[in-house]
Amino acid sequence: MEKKCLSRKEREKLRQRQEILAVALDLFSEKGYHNVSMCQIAEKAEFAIGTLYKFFENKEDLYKGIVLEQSEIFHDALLRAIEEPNGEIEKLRNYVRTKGEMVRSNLAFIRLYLVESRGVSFNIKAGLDREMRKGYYELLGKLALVFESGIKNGRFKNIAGSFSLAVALDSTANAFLLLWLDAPEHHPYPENPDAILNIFFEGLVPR
Amino acid sequence: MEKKCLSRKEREKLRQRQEILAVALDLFSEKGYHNVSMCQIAEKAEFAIGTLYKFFENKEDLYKGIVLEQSEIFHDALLRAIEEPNGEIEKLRNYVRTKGEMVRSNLAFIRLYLVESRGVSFNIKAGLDREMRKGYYELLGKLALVFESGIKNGRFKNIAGSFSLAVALDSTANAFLLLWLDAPEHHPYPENPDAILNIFFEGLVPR
Amino acid sequence: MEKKCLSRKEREKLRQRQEILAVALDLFSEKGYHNVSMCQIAEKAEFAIGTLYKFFENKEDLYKGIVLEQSEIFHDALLRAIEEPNGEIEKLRNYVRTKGEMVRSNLAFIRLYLVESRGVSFNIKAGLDREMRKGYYELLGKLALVFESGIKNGRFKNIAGSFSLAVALDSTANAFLLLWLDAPEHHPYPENPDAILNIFFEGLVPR
Amino acid sequence: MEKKCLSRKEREKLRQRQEILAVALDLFSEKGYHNVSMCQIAEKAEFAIGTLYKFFENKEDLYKGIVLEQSEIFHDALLRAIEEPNGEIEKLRNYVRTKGEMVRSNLAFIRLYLVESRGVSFNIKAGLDREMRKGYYELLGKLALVFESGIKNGRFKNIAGSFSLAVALDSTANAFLLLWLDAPEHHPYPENPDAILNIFFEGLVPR
DNA sequence: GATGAATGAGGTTTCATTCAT
DNA sequence: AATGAATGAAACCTCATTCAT
Repeated sequence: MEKKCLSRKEREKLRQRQEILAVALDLFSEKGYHNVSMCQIAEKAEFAIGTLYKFFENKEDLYKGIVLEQSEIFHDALLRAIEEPNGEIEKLRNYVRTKGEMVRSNLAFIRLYLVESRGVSFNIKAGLDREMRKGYYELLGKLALVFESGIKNGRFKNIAGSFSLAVALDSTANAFLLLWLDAPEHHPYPENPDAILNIFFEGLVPR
Repeated sequence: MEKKCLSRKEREKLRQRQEILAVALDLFSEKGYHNVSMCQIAEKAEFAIGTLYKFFENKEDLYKGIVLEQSEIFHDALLRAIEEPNGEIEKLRNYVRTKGEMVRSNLAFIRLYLVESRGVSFNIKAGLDREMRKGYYELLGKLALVFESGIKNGRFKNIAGSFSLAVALDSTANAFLLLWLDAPEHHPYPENPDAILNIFFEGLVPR
Repeated sequence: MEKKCLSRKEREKLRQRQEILAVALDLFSEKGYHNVSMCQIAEKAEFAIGTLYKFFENKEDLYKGIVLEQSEIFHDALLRAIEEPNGEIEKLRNYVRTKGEMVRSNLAFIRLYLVESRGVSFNIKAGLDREMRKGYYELLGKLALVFESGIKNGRFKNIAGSFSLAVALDSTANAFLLLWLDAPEHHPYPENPDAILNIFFEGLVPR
Repeated sequence: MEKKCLSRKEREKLRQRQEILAVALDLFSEKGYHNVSMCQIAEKAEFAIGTLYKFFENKEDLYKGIVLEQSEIFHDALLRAIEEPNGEIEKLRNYVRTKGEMVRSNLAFIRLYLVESRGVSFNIKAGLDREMRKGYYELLGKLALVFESGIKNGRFKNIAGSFSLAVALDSTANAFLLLWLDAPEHHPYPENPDAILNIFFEGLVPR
């Protein structure tokens, strides 16, 4: 009779789990893994400390819970962004636009993502990195396919390997997002994705 | 009377400071800020723990010491890279090449740099970020000037703001470096900077 | 109207109480008081944790429940062992034999018994010790009576106080049981009680 | 120039270690391993909690430190007791007497010893038991040799295996000590070891 | 000046017990 | 009556920092 056929209790538990994850995401994102204590999370989530340990085996487990859940959401949104539209250019446009939207609507997570999606986290004893980056490479792969198909059907020139193009586009979008994160009023993330895409579409060097 | 006119004692102290910084860089880079204790640093540097506190007020100060010193070196090298050659294209080429060299010759630091140069560090209670990023923005500014002058003198097309171009180039170079760091044999950083530059020089969309 | 006249509910409750005690005995004996949690007991007994607290005020109470119940069984068996047969020697023989049987058939409890029957338990905040040891001293007293009667009717020589003789016999039997517990194949508990009794019956020093 | 050629510092450290061990022995003996916190030990020893961890890796290590050190003292004293005198009977007499003295002069430890020398400790994750019991079995072995030599030269009758005799004597002495521990005024440990030895020397059964 | 022993606040985690359902 | 989710006190242990030598 319910949407997901979960008992009231199960739904309640899930809600609590989400509540903890949300609070922890906020705190981790603001202060970093090592500067947030389980006590602080418990307090802010208005649970007893012991209750946290009913949901997550330990602090690391809680952290992984956040990062994996959120990055899945993040990656999925981007994957859909390049699947839905027809036309390679429109796919890329959608990718850049969606990335901006995701970041803007999920500021807290994006900071963790940037730490974890690169090889620069020492917070967690490995394993997380691998799992998370696997998803990231998959995404890059899919993005590369867009370039590849664009090259094949003549819409794009073959100026570099498709994977390199994917890396260049993604990292450039990230860089603009970082600028925006740093000083939103000074470096607005372009509403119009073309501002970024044009850098790649038009050649710098005149011919 | 200035640069080299330090008493023997002063020179000795400076040498010791460098020794500590070097050891700490190694450890921080390998394990991360929170997983390295002052004791470990003291031990590996063969100083007494108290001695560390003669050179640095506290652990955070030591960390900042490393990051600021190293990022200055890093930025200076890149600044020189775009000052020395004549011709905008050669400057960009030199920038990308130098960045690759710096990373390859200073792997330990680069991991810290990547953490700190972005808004994603929680290791340190702010302040460091600002100081470090100031240098980074200066560098981006100088790089933008190269694009600007290139546009002015007709070598480049005005496809985007010069600062945006600087951001795009730098972040793309970084992204390739990250790939290389992650799996050197699978993603070699291009020996030839043109592999990266071409992405920007040649337009993706044929005309 | 007394012994067996319990309502179905009362009988059911008693059965549940026994079930809990049995499970707890197993766990305590295997891991020790402090390494067993109430949760583990509840889980293994297939009761809710709250139900345990319906039967026993707290963990300590549950532990006492086990020890008192089991040691009563233990003592009763030994008391019967020296009451049933005729003849002092046969009583002693039966005592040693029964002790061995009890231990072998109730390994789980014996470990707890050894802890608690001596002054060496810190598991429980006193009180248990007293109650348990009262039964032990009663047993020793009864055993002493066997020696006393044997001495009176000339079957035994008066080589030591009857209580001392009881202590010596009992502790020696215990010691052999401990050896057997430690390494059953290396130190088998003598099938024939005379192996132990002879030590006392025959004098070491020839005359 | 000093007795043991230890620097002042080393002597000081050793003294502190002993101080901690002594305090911990007292507490463990009174309340048991699990009912004593490192904080309590630190407080009673008048050290900071951190200092304890300079001397002992963890709580278990501290506990083992006590038990192993003390049981060595204990076993050594008993070994000397059966080595020094001439004549098997005198050796046994000395063994029983020394055991009484050791217990009386070291009440705190004896409670731990009784727990640990038997298979009944769950306090510590094994290993301790083994190491400690090894010493105990060695002692029993030496005691057995006394019986053996006594049997060989005709001083003792061959009424049981020498190891069994050792076990019987030792456990009987222990039992009397336990009685005394329990109620010193009611069960005085015999000043004269013969009170115990006679039980074995003279046969119970007249001939 | 250099040392490193001592400190103790603060971290993570467990678990006996309660009480609303 | 039975349940088991929630509690939070208290355990162990680490490590940045100080200060007497």
